[in-house]
Amino acid sequence: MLSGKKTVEALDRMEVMFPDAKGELDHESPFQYLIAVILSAQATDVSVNKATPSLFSAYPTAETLARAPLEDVMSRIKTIGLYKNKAKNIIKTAQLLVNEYEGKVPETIEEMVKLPGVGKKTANVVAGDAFGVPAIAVDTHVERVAKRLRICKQSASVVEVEEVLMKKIPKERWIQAHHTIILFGRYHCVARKPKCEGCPLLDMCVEGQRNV
DNA sequence: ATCCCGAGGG
DNA sequence: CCCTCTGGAT
Repeated sequence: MLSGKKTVEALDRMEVMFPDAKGELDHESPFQYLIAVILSAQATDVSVNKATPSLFSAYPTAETLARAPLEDVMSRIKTIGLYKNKAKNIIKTAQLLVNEYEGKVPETIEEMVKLPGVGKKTANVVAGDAFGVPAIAVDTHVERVAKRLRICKQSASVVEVEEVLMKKIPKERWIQAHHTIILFGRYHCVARKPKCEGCPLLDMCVEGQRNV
């Protein structure tokens, strides 16, 4: 297993490759960011950014989305995938925000997880980016990279991956580390044909040395 | 463990 | 054609 020190070293090298990693979902408010992150489940950010201009021009706030017809919302996000569940969830979430939180996004992970369509990963992302709450959201990229680098066990659940990363990475780096690892996974350590040849992390990666 | 579910890449 | 994409609810 990769030690805490080595994990930080790996993170340092990723940051050299992706110096200003940040979220790539288009939005103009915490509310819109929350909706965009909900929509991004099992979808690329590119496909989400393609649909949200239409969605947010019609329904820019929680108050407007709370009153939106289901069919219309579905048609605007249909290209994203999983659109039936997502349409229902974002309308219900908007209604809950209006009824329980004065139309604003709650700032704690515990409150956000109560919203339909919002799990731990989504809550962590929004809390970190919108409100600066330290968190490491474990998505498909973070899980894949952590396991390839042997930062955690291959059998680790997403919750266990999160726990290990929080233990091995200093808290003040959690939010940035999340984005850095995402981009490293999305553009370099990709799922299908990872660019192991010439990878700056090759010397500390069992999986990579196996591939070269 | 299974389902949801369209678009893009290889 | 098959795999993957910033998962969540049942």
